[in-house]
Amino acid sequence: MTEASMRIEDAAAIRELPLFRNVEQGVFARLIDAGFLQRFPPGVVLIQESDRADFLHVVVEGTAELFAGTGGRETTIELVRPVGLFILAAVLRDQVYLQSARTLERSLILMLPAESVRATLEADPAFMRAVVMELAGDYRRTIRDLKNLKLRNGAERLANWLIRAELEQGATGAVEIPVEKRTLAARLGMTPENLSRAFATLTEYGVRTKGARVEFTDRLALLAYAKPDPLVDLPD
Amino acid sequence: MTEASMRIEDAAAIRELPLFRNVEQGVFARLIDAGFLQRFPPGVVLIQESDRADFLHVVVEGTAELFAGTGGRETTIELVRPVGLFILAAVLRDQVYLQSARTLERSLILMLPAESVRATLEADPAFMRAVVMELAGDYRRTIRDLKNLKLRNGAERLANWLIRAELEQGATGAVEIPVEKRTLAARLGMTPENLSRAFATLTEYGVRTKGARVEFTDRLALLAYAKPDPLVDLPD
DNA sequence: TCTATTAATTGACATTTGTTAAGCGACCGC
DNA sequence: GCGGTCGCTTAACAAATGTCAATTAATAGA
Repeated sequence: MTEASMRIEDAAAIRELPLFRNVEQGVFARLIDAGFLQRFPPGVVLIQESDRADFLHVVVEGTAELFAGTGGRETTIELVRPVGLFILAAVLRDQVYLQSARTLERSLILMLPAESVRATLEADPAFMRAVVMELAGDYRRTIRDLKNLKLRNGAERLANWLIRAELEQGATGAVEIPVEKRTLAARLGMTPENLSRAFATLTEYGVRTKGARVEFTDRLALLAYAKPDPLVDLPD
Repeated sequence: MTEASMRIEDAAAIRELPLFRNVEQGVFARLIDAGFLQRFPPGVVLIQESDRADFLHVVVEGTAELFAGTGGRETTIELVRPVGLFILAAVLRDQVYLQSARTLERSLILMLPAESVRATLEADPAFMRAVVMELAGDYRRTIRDLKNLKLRNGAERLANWLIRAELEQGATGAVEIPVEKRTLAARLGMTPENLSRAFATLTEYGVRTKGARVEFTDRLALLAYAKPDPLVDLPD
């Protein structure tokens, strides 16, 4: 590894990713060694759609936003936080990225050369198996997202996002929105103005907002409105 | 193989799928031999979302519609025609389907038991490699679809669908819509009424419809309106 | 602390999309 | 050939979403 040394905890966290957990130690060391660990300030574009995929990126600290545009419009596809990676599919197929990525805050990113990743695929069947599972999971998450988008209106998408976030944050009856609201709006497929309106709609179901903090005063009412569906909202 | 014997051409077509092309002959024969080849009338539900994935399905003849619903609404995710398969990701992860599938016409379907597919994965590295590429491609197609949906309105999606279909059908200046219009509407993320309106909008750009047949009288105008983007509209 | 900047909200309005209902036309079975 | 069914289209209306502008709130710097 060049550019910077990794903290022990970071190295361990990467090693424990499903993608790398069962990779043979020597193979893993070689892959990591080919990589760069780099710190970026907020707002830096890490990859650009239409560029040939050159690195598999691992978010070690911070947040990366995957976004894409066409015809002058732009939207957010996904938010990647530690420890997560992007974009495996483009790297493996040696094709162009379909999404761009930027840092939303000061972030530490591990960059693994595409060629090394593909070499690792051939070097270790355990890695290939893990890649299969990872890609299948990526596909399924995207299908869920597509269903969410095609089958629900904005307020319903927000309600289900809140329910999921509250669970992930410890089921305390409150949610801290971890990004700017306009980013959340784009992630949910709407404009910032529309997100505000969606929050207003959810007031009726016990949703109270104070800045980035959202509280539930009537979970049952919110659940009844959101109608969460395990085939759309739950992780695998 | 049980249930029915396969025509030579069908067997060859399956063998030539990217997924199977490089699989060792014996391994391939064993996999196919574990499968069932079955003919279904139109409108038969082949798989149901939330069911455990039991088979990898290969469309040998006919058309399968992948669809999904939640909260009483329903939409079409994808149309699968010969020779194509569904749904590899669920089979490999041994999880529930996120999509249902039905035949749209009389169809010939090869059903490969999930367990056999997973066994083949372990038996032949060439198959595992092909699976990686297939899944990465599936993911990328879905991301394209998501971008299409989030970044364009209905008429734009229709225009780009028409341009793509015309190319695939031989660039004759005309397109034959291969499914019912309501199915196309659901595939494009709109209602049938909205699809009619979208066709009306495209009249201005030289699009003429007679039933399922669509003609372009002003390709440049249509292209200028649709603004096709290789990162959304082209296959990999 | 104050100020400048940016994000978020709100309201008015336009556009897009969905809904309901009616009518038209093609196809199928009798 | 006839009647019925079903898919498609059209119209009127309603709801959802986007756009633009103005205001308020939050944030970062000086």
